[in-house]
Amino acid sequence: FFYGLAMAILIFLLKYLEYRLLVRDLTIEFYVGIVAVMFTILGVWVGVRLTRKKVVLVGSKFILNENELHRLEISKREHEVLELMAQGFSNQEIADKLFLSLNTIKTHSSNLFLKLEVKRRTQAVQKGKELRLIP
Amino acid sequence: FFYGLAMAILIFLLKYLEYRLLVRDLTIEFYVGIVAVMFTILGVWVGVRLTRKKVVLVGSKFILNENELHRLEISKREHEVLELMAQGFSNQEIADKLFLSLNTIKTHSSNLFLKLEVKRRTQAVQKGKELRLIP
DNA sequence: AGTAGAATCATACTTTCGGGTGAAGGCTTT
DNA sequence: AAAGCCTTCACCCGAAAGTATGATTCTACT
Repeated sequence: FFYGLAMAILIFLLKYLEYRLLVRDLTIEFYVGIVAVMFTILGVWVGVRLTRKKVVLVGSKFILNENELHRLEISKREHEVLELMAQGFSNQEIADKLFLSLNTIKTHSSNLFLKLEVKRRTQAVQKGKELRLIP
Repeated sequence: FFYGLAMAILIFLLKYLEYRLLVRDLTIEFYVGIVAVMFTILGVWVGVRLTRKKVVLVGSKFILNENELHRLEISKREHEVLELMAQGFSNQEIADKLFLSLNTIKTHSSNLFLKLEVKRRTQAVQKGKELRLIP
């Protein structure tokens, strides 16, 4: 779409310059210089583009992996609890934050551990990050 | 050093081509084409180079922050325990791995929590990562 | 209307964590 | 030799975490 348009403009420019060259409006040196600059810019753009995917990962805003979330059948609440866990909160603190009973949090976390196939909250946090369920 | 050499070769090539052009060995189209290709390559190289620092951070090998380690007065053993903690091991498992008693691990982790100013292992792991004490 | 799943909470029990204290051996520094 | 730090370990105790089981309520879907 967009690339096609850009390409068209580029080619048009080149042809236009070629015409001016033939009509002797332009010196060869100037023509070649412009071509060099244009293609250098093109090259830079391509080069940046080539490595951009990796760069995006650096400034990384977190992208939730909903597939895994569904595959493991993790519910909203469980996910929420996992997030707070990852922030280092105790079950009691999580209960307070979510206005729930401590027992409820225990239930949620137990289910979470089953689904994530882990034994401890530290492992849950680890696995959660690996699977991109949490930032 | 190296760049200078590369630049010299490039300029020589250009001048050589220009000469062949003047001697009518080469058509204009061919000359311009080669220039375009060369500068595209140059551009790609520059583009990749521009973003390379960030890219290196992606394949990021972990660099331990020894300053913080010293500033917080964290000992080797404590650091070692922190690493295993971050991998989700229980105190008992850490004890087994290091051929130490459970009590020893408890002592180390307690001291660690004091030095890191945290209350729980999850927070210790968090802070450890923030301060780049662990990968 | 009925079923399934989720979310909620409870009780009871076990295991793990974490704090506090003390102490012994080893190593370095003064 | 003494002082200081690290490492190791022990015992005790309370708190937090985790397991198991069961019950209730709410919602969504058929």
